[in-house]
Amino acid sequence: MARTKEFNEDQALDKAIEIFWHKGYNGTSAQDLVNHLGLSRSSLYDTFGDKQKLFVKSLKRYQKQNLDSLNELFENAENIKTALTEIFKQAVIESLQDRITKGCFMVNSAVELAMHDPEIAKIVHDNQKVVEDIFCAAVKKGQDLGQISDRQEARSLARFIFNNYSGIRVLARAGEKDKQVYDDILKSIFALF
Amino acid sequence: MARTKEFNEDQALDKAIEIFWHKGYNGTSAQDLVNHLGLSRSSLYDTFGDKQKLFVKSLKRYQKQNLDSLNELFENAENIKTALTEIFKQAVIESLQDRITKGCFMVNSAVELAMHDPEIAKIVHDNQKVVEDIFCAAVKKGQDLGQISDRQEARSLARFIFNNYSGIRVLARAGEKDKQVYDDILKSIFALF
DNA sequence: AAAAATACGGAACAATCGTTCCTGAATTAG
DNA sequence: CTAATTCAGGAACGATTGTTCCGTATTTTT
Repeated sequence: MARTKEFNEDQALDKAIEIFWHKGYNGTSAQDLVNHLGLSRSSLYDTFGDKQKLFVKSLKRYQKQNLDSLNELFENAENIKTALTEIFKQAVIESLQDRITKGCFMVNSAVELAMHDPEIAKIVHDNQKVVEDIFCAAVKKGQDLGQISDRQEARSLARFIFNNYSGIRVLARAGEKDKQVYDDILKSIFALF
Repeated sequence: MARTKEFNEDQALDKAIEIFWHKGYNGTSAQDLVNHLGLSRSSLYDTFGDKQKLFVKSLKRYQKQNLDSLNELFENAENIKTALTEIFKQAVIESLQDRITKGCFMVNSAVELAMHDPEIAKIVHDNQKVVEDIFCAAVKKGQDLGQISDRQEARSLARFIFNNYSGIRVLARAGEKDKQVYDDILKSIFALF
C-alpha cells in the first residue's frame, strides 16, 4: 500500500562516502549531505537516522567494498609479490591522478574519530585486523610458492605492509604529487621481499 | 605606559597544541580553548587573532619543537642506525603509554586540513621536506660510517623512514596498544638497514 | 596622583550546527 | 476511489559555533 522508494539507498550511501571521505565527519554539514545526496532533509533523516549513523553506515560500506576487491585481487593472483606491487602502484596512481586527493577514507576516519567515537574505533580496529590477516595469508602463500623471501615472518611482513600503506595514504591526503617520492618508498619496501 | 602581559604566550601556545592535537581543529571549539588555555575570550582573540591563526601558530611551534629535538638527536648520535631505532622506539613508547593517544599533531593536521587550508598544506609540505632532508643527511652519514647498508639510496631510505613514521603515528592515533604490532613493523623496517 | 594601556570576565552577536516537524504532492496496493 | 506510505520542501527548533564588544579592574609610565 506504500509508495516505493524513489532513490537507491546504496547509491545514496556511495554519495555519502564521497563527501565524508572528502570533507571528513566534522567538516561535513547536514546541508552538505542534502546537497550532495540529492535527498531532502526529511528523507535523509527518515532513512538513515542521524549524521553519525549515516557516517558509520558509509564507512562500513567503504570497508566492505575495499575488502572485497582486496580478496578478489589475491584470489586471482598468480604471483603474490606482483599482486602486492599492484596494490601499491594502484594507490600511487590514485594519489597522483585525483585532482582532489582524498587519501583513504578509513585512515582519515581513524585519525579524525577513532579517539572520540568508540563505534568508529571498533570499525577501524576490525578493519586493521582483517586486512592484516589478508596480507598475512597472502604473504604465507607467496613464501610457500617461493615468490617472497621468508627471511621475515609473514605476520611481521603483513603488519609492515599495512603500515606503509597507511603512510602512503597519508602522503596522498597531504597532497604529495611527486611520483618520485612514492616510487622511492616502494623501492625500499619491495627490497625487503 | 602599558600594563604587561600576565600570561606567557608560549605557555598558552603549548596548551593550544595540547588541545588541538587531542581534538583536532574542527573538534576544538572556542570554549574548549578558553577553558584549556586559561585565558579569557577577549585576551585569546586579542592575542592570537582568531581560531585559524592560533592553530597555525600552534602547529608551527609544534613543528619547531620536533625539528629541534630531531636535529639534536642526530648531532649527538655516535651511531646513526641506533639513533634511528631510538626515534621509532620512542614513538612506540609514546603510543603505548599515552592513556589517550594523540598520534602526531602534524600527521593529524595533514589528514584533517591539508586539503582544505592552503596555509596548513604549506606547513605540512615544508615539514615533510625538512624532515626528509634531515633523515637523508643522517642516512648518508650512516652509510659513510658503514653503520647503514648502502644497498639503498639515502634519499629513498629517508622517504621510506618518513613513510613508516607516519604509518606508526596513524596506528597510535587509531588506538593500537599491542606492542607486538609495533615491534613487528620495526623489525621489518630495520631489516633493510 | 594622573593618564595611558592592557587584561579580564561576561554579555551578546549573527551564523551555522544537527535535528524535528509540518504540509502537500506523488505513488502504490487493495 | 480510498487508504497507506513516502516523497520533497521548507519552516522552525534549541544549541553551539566563532567572534565582537563593553565595562571594570589592574598595572605601568609620566
